[in-house]
Amino acid sequence: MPKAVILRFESYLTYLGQLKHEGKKTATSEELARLFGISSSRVRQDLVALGAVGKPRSGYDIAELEKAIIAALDVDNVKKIALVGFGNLGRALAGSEVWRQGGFELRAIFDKDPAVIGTEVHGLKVRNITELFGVIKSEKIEAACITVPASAAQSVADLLVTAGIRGVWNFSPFEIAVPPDVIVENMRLEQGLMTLSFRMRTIKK
Amino acid sequence: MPKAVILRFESYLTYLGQLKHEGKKTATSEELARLFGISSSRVRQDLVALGAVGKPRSGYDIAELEKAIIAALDVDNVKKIALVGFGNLGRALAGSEVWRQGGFELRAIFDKDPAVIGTEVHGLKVRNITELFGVIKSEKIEAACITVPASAAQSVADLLVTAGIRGVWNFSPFEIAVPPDVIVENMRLEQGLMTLSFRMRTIKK
DNA sequence: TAGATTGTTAATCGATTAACAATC
DNA sequence: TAGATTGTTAATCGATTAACAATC
Repeated sequence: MPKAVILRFESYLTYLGQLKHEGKKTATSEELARLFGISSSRVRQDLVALGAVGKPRSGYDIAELEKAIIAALDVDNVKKIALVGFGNLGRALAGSEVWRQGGFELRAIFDKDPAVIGTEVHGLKVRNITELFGVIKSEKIEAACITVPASAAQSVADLLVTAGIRGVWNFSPFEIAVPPDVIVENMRLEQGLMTLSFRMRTIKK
Repeated sequence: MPKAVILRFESYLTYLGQLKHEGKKTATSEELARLFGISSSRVRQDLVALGAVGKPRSGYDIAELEKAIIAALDVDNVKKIALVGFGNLGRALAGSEVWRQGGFELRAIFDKDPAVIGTEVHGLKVRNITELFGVIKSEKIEAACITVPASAAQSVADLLVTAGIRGVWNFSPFEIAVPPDVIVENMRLEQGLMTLSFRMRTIKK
């Protein structure tokens, strides 16, 4: 499945949630297409790839569509994740709903700063990073979120890989190197702002 | 300029920063290509579009390349931005370096919660959202970052548009509607996690 | 000089749109 | 029934790779 299609699935999901909230039960390919600036045939092709079936005249059942997308992205299969780095960003993420929305359950938090070790969030105690290897192993944690400074990102990644992690959600502005069977998904906040910067310039002209 | 090219420029920038940090002065198209999993000819075409000139045998000058990318993205033209929503995420962003890295300067913070209004961060006082319109106008702020709950996102966006904002960096999981001349750049944290979820499933199989 | 790497054009590949018969 | 919308195939478009002469 191409990356672009996956991103569209995720966008459909956001918008379908809004339509459902407004009380709608069905949506047509044309409605979805208009919002995302693509053709309705592209939307229908995406939905066919998903195994979704629509009805001429009424369109697609919103609840069914949501379920199909969630299943395709494996979001309904809750995976265990650890958070490494309890700075401002780590703290904000720890207390958020994002884990569940993305198909994960936050099971451990690590930091090296004695000042924050022991802090409790949502029933989880921040642990010393020296415990990382053991906890990942014993709790069978499969993924990790990195919110440490760029200078520490690679060493944290190395440690996580040694502990057997299969997926990394990386917030540090550093291109970490991992073995080919480990997946890295970069979340580059500054890149989002740069894109806004570029797009604001082009519209001005 | 296609969106995909812009995203690659941003990725090149991250990696070039690392190479510079390692003491390297030049980079070849082959080096950049390997890291991002694309062909070296694609990299060279990107760099030509940027106006960069390389030298056979040695490659491209890293410092020059960085400068060219920063100029192309308009990051060197610092724009004023406001932050709306001083919850966990807003607080984390407010204190971060991300604004400068992305070509913006944080000039105002708003929230509606009396408990946080008046809090000071980096010399900026959190203001009551009722002051938003006036401050945006008088300070000539061009962009805004939305970190309020999904339920409040649209009304905040409407207010910002009325005040004359041209660009929105939206962290709320809501597809906000704006006039065609206003740019919305969505930063969907949960979408990054969903992509990780999907990619972890495919590698397992 | 020799050879690695650029800049550029042509070939390939994949993704998107257009079109339309089928159907609820 | 009539007509809007689906599912699907063919046509188009754009992006990526391959190839190679030019050159430092």
